[in-house]
Amino acid sequence: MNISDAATECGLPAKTIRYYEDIGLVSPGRLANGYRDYDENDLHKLRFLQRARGLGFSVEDCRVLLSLYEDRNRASSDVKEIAKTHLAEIERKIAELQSLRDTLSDLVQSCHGDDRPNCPIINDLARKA
Amino acid sequence: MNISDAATECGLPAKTIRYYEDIGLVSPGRLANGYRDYDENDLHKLRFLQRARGLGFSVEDCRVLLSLYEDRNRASSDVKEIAKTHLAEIERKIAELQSLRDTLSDLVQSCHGDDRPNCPIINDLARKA
DNA sequence: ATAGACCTTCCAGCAACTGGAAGGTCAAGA
DNA sequence: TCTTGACCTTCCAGTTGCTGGAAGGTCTAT
Repeated sequence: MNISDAATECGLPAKTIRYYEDIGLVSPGRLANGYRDYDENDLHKLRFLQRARGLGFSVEDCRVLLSLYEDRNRASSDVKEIAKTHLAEIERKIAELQSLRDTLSDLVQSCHGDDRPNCPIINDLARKA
Repeated sequence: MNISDAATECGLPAKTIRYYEDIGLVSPGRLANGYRDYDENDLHKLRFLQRARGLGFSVEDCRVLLSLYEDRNRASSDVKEIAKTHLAEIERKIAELQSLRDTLSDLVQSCHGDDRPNCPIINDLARKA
């Protein structure tokens, strides 16, 4: 299967699939004319990557997860550990964004938003730390 | 005031302050020896940037906000518009992360995390889309 | 034969810094 | 006076995860 069909199959752009090959994630065979040729195993891995990236795992996490995916002797605790770390990071980001949102929301509400210069948002940004 | 003192004052690394000068945000005077020399106005702007970046505004947003900060004839509606757009983006990100968190949290909880290979997380990642 | 749709590689750029190298400057102490 | 160490300067490269584009080869259909 050529790259554009593989792209359609796994839901990743062809560019991204080539990139994943560059960094050693999924290396398909090649036809005599030099075209990439994806088999079912390659497609499985690409779909795996698509899903894992969609869940926000870093590419390096994906590399490890992919190797665990292929390791029939894996310990599920290794997988869980990665997922837990990622989950904690997501929760940290959520908390950070919520805090930003609260502050910003207050500022936005306090600003008249008219054609006059007085602006609590600017005032806040300009305040001394 | 030299760059490391300015860095201490505004809470930004010296590297970042130089970067902000590179991209035309805050350009201090120079001493005879070529050293940067920050005055109060420069420090105000650096603090403004520190705070605005801390609230998650992009550097390009900061550029506009900084020009509004310096514009005594600004309309507060211009500021509010930028802040509202940013707020909406933050809310979008929060929702996205919360959705990821929910999915990941379910997966993590469903995984035994022992030394056996069976793993609902891997299974989910490997599932057909 | 030629058009159009594929495919290939390689290079550059995005955001917002950050690290490091190579070298100049300055203040304090022996 | 010399030297040490802590500053400062510029410039280049790397980070993350792609994405766009150029230049050129290949394939299929008309």
